[in-house]
Amino acid sequence: MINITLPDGSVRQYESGVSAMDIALSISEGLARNVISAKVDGEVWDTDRSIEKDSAVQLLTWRDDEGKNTFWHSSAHLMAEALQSLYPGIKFTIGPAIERGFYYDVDPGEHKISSEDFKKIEDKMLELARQKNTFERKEVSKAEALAFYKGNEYKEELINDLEDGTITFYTQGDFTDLCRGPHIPQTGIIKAVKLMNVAGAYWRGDENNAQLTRIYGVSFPKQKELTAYLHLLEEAKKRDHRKLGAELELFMFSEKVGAGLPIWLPKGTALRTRLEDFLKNEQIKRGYKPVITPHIAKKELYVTSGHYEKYGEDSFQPIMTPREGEEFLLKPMNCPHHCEIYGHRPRSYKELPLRIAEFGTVYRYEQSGELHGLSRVRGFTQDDAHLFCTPDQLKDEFLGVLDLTRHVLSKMGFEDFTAQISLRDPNNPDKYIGSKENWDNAERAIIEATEEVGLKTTQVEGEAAFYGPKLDFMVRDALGRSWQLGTIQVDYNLPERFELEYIGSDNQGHRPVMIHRAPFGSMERFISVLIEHCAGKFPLWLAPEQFAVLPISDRFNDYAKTIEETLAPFDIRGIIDDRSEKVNRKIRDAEVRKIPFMLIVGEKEAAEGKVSVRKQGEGDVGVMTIEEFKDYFQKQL
RNA sequence: GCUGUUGUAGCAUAAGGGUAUUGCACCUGACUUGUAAUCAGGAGAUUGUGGGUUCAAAUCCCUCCAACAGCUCCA
Repeated sequence: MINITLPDGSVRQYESGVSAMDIALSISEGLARNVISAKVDGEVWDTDRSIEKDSAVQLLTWRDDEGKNTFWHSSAHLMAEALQSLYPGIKFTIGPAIERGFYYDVDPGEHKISSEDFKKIEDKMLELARQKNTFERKEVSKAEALAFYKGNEYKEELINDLEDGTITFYTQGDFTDLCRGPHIPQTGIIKAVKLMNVAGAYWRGDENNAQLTRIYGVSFPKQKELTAYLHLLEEAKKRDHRKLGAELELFMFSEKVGAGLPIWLPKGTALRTRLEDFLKNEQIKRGYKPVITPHIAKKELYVTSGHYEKYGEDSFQPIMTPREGEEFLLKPMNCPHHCEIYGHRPRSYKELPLRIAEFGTVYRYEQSGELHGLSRVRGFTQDDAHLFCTPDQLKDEFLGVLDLTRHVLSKMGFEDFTAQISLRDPNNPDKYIGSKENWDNAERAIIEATEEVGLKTTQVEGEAAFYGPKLDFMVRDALGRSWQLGTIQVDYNLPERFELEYIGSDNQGHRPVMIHRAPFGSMERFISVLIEHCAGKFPLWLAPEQFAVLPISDRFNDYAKTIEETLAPFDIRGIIDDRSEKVNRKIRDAEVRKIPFMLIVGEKEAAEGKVSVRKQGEGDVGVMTIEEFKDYFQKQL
């Protein structure tokens, strides 16, 4: 008998050789139906694999990420099986599960696979799934494996990189694949499949290699889940900030101005300015000092900072002065300028922490294929600040930034956030600048600070920059998608390079620690997420146009004007739709433009000094005086 | 940057060798309107750019630019 420890800590005894499926069956039939794979001592296994010794076992279902992973990986095999029967001679390479579904890279030979073939492939997959084939695991020798894949240079290459004795094949139905596993109990649990798109991909991601056809798909254990997923995609498409940005006239791009250089239109500027002012005020309350620095700087600045050496070639190239031939660079970041501000006179420890803030516009040469709406651009404005402090102050500064970021994001309607903490790679200590003590201190400060404020975090070793550990905020939007926004980074490098110092109470010079931080990340990226999060229906305080006065006929245009003038001093902004149109029409247009309040005015309202209020998306909320509307409005801010 | 797809009026679309369709938006006129699109008329396009093939190119070929989907990259 062996002891099996379950996740709840309970220990059960089973015969040696028991499988995860046996364990599931011993618990409940429902669980057995839903189990996909199992984690055995930290490793994900097939459900029919024999467990020979005392182990910790976690049964994985569709609810677990690892369960989904197994499910999708098996789906990739199922797709391959379908492809094999539809396209004889097709060569398979790799077919992993991804965040949302799976793909398989194939060399289709003389066949051509396009999205028009999806239906056919999906049908075949479902047909094969209904056969409820099991996945048979088989250990093979390297020689056998190579013999099996004779003529498939991709698999041969993969096999040659593997160690003899560790190679396994999996077979379901007529399809056998080189695979580490694990797999689902049988294909029948795949109830719904949808191929998403085809794309070219190079063998091993190298453009010098052969181009393969990559087919992306998703699959689900229930048809209903597929339907829900497709709805989500549709909703995401509707909310696409590129589409809404154009429709709501927030921003534009111009081929003449250049790719990746967003142009903010009046309404987008109104929105963005509100956001910036809000954050600026919060920062001033928290002791930040706003500064303004130029958009270009001499190349030497970036030679000092080290950025030129690291990124110079991949940046916009220098701008030259006509006479002297001096070289200037468009600034790719604000920190070197802020280091100059810190260093322009001697600093006392009494001045620290010094928090220098700037909405600094920076320019980076992003690869053309990487540009995407507002989320990936070549010119953008960071809500940047650099905090210079003593090592002892690091944790308090972190707490302050965490508090600010959470405050700011929740004001925007983002309530669900987590953070990723990037730490050193313990196996590679030489990669990093700064003393071990400083790193230990900084990493501890980040971890403790996040624990103190109760922020959910994941820690990833080896993801830290060479100059310091960092924390990245992830927010979950209304559609459940995660976005990386703000960031906090500790930097030991720049203070060193700029030889920054402060005089301590011991009258000695000391090196300050620098923290880069940006709660939004960049205005562009943040606003792209915000647009999609709220589907263009911005929180009232941010809406570029908060109300539209809709006169019933042009006899009431003058009255409409007095409404606008009455509200303006209270910082309630809006427009008057004085076109010679029917109210129905004006309402529709205001609804489509997502204007939060419609104030309909006609004979009665004009006579009584009132407005008939309609709320966007909700409808009529009643008649009130202008004064009452003002209060009603302000209550909703 | 690489691979593929696409580029027709402000937006969305039709025409796949014979100088361009329709709807919305826009302008003009009529209507003076009560909670999601009033009616009629008008104007707007050297079909992304430059070149080539052809008697003739939105349409076929090439260059460049841009967008989209992947890949690669990201201070």
